[in-house]
Amino acid sequence: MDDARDPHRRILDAVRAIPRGRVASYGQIARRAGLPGRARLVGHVLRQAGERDLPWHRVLRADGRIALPAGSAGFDAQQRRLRREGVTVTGGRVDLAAFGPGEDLDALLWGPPPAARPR
DNA sequence: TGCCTGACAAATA
DNA sequence: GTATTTGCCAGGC
Repeated sequence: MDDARDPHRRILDAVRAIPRGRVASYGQIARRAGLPGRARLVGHVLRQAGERDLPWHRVLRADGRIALPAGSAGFDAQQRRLRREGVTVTGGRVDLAAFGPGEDLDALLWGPPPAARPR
């Protein structure tokens, strides 16, 4: 069933929905995936998903910092990818005020929540 | 089968 | 501004 779309897949879909040059937090992804509060799930899913066509580098923590340990290969890769997309990364941190979706802008960019969508 | 850890978030001190 | 605590769920041992 459509609803049977594992949360796993929903999360991946939500991550893919992130426009280039823009970033989102785990909580934001989880909420958009229909799993409010399940931010940790997003982390596990991303790690298991690998990369494929998944812009995992656009997923940051709620405070705008990269979740990966500074100095790590993933950290460097994410930081490099973000900069390449035009996202300013300073000290492993991204200014959500500039690249993070505003509340109103969020609705415009991300559209209505999947719950309100007849899918 | 049960406990611990984890690419987290939010609240509190 | 950082440090600590609690809640959530899945995966690993």
